[in-house]
Amino acid sequence: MAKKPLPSTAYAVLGLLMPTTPMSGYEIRKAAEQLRYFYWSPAQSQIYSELRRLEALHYVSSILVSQSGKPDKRMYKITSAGQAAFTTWINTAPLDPTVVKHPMKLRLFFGDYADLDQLSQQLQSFIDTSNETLAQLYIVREYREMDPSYQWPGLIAEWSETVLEAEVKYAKSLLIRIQNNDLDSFIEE
Amino acid sequence: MAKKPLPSTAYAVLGLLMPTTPMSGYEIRKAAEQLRYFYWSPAQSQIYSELRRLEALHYVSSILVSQSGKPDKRMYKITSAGQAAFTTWINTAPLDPTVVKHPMKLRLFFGDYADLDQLSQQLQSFIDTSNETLAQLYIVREYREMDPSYQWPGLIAEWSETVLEAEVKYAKSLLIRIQNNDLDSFIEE
DNA sequence: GCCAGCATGTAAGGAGTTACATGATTAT
DNA sequence: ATAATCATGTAACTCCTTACATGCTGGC
Repeated sequence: MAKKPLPSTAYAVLGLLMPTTPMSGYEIRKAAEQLRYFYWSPAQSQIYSELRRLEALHYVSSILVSQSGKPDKRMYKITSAGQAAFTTWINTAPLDPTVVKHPMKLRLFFGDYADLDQLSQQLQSFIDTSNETLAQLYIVREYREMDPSYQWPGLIAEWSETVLEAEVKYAKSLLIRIQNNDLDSFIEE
Repeated sequence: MAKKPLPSTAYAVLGLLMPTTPMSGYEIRKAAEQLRYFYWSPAQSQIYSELRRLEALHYVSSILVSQSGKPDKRMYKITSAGQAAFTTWINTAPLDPTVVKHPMKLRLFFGDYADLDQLSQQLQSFIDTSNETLAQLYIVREYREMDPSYQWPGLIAEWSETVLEAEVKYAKSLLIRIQNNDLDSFIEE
């Protein structure tokens, strides 16, 4: 019986520990936040439970560090079994399909039943938050230009930027079409 | 106490019933598959449980239809309370953030620990499946050119196409860069 | 003869979230 | 003062998936 594979989230956490520097759950949680641009960010409680599972599998080991005043801190470190497991995963695990949960598109899909003014407002706020995300991605990419260990993260930031820009561009043109009540203009092109 | 909002999935199912034509769980399930391009496709068992919840809320009603030989069939129909709830949702519910689970980007993020040949192969298969998805989207969009009730679905297909094309374009250029071992070329541009 | 499609439903469990609880330190 | 950051952990719950169970019809 082939043991069932761990969810990608477990490997994402394991991957963050690959540099072998011991990290606390709290630090890992913060590091995991940058995953949100392309792989959502797990909740704090899930980070802790993934760490416990990883430890049960001997992929990570932990030690308690006493701190004056503060509660004890548990520092996690990847084991050599963990490094091996991560390498096997990244090289050989089958690629799961990309999943997108795009609430704006879901609403537009049912646009027939919506108020066009409301839809316009929602599209506008979608564009605004996308632009904010873009601004954050620019920062990641600039980081990379200085720190060579940021090669790959910088690369995926660049990729996400390119795609998000296309997203915003389309959303803007759609917004104009909705406001002009001219939804089928693209047929005529 | 404000009753907590239903998950978007419930509204997605409700929305599919908005045309007031009664549908069986099976038909709804098939219809829900087209949501996968921008909102993943719920499992069959979840469709059925959402329908039961929607019925408990009186947003849909159902009748049993006997069929010779085959097991009974339950036909669902949206109620006026359901139509009102859907309209309120689409017009006023706050827009949840877009979530992307992109396994290819997750792997590239940890590219330092991967074999470049394996990564290339994975990128190639990512490009292949993306192209297959594109082909399916073209079909949806062509559908729309004939059926005016397909306006909005056609529009989001067009949007998804535009974005996926940008995705594939970037992936292809990245693949070439990886194969040439030339990852930081974009700095020099 | 077998598989795909039609058609529904349950059981078990995994994945993931929110909310709560605790408490020190540092910055505003 | 009070909010944010550091720091961990649990309980309760929802969402969602996989797997199983059943059985007919029509095509290859």
